[in-house]
Amino acid sequence: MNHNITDFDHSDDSKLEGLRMTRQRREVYDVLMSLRDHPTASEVYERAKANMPGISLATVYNCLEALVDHGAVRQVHFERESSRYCPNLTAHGHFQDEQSGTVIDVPLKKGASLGDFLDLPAGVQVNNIEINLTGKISN
Amino acid sequence: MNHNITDFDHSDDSKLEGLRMTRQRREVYDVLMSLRDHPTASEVYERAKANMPGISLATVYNCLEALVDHGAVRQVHFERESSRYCPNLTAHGHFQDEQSGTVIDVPLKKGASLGDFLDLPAGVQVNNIEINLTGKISN
DNA sequence: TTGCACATTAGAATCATTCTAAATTTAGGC
DNA sequence: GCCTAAATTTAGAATGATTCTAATGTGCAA
Ligand SMILES: [Mn+2]
Ligand SMILES: [Mn+2]
Ligand SMILES: [Zn+2]
Ligand SMILES: [Zn+2]
Repeated sequence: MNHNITDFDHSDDSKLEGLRMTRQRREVYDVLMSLRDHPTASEVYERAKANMPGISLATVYNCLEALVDHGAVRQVHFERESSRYCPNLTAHGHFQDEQSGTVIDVPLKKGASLGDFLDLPAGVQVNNIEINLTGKISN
Repeated sequence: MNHNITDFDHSDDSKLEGLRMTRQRREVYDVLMSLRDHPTASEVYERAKANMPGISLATVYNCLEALVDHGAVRQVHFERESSRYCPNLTAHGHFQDEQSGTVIDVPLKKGASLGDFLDLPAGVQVNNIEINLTGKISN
């Protein structure tokens, strides 16, 4: 089959089931899936306009919110910078390079779970996790 | 000696050495140390005014920035809410209750370190970490 | 004590995001 | 296919946390 990471099936829409599909939501989701570099809403807007010139920034915000609330996409927050959007639903954190602002995924080690490194108080139900690192890249 | 957590020495200023001390910075730092509930800048402002009526919100922002840049205090960010401020310099994450907005410290398990649960790419130098959880508290 | 680099202040500016209200579109039932 | 109700899209205004500006005040090293 010769699979590799670039073979990712962009048309696997299982995560969109139950979400009313509109041309705009499809376009916003496709933008996120095709270049997975954690764009801001404005960057998504710029990319979406290439295929759909009439789309508005307000709609991009609305679509992103719908996708996030549906669980198809995750928001990433560094300090109080613009929110960024990530379609990777596996357990992972993020690293932002201080020079360039670039954000990359940092996978959770296989088998690692929250309780292994955090002393969670009894009786808490965790619904969302953000693990965000910032720093420099050597080279 | 009969020590417990409430005996914390609020006058240990070792973390402030090298920072030019002003009445306002002292007051802002004291506000954070005396009630460690992760207040926002506006909440710090309200509390600081009790002891120092003339202090301005701009100054509170300036003092908080100076303390953060000096490493005496940490910023905590949930989504795009107002930044919150934490004087606990031990390794820990934060949990925010979705109902009340309350933020509590979540200690890192003793001996746990980043590399134990994250697959960090080679050559990254991590300067800052935020581990932020949101959810509900049972009872 | 003095000088001056740095800090404080009020108010304006910024800007990512949310809100508003009117026009349009979706999806289901016929 | 057509109709309807509910949801979505849109342009533009509003919001609000934070940063900036420029005038005034102060910590502190010499
Ligand atoms: Mn939401
Ligand atoms: Mn800073
Ligand atoms: Zn990601
Ligand atoms: Zn804390």
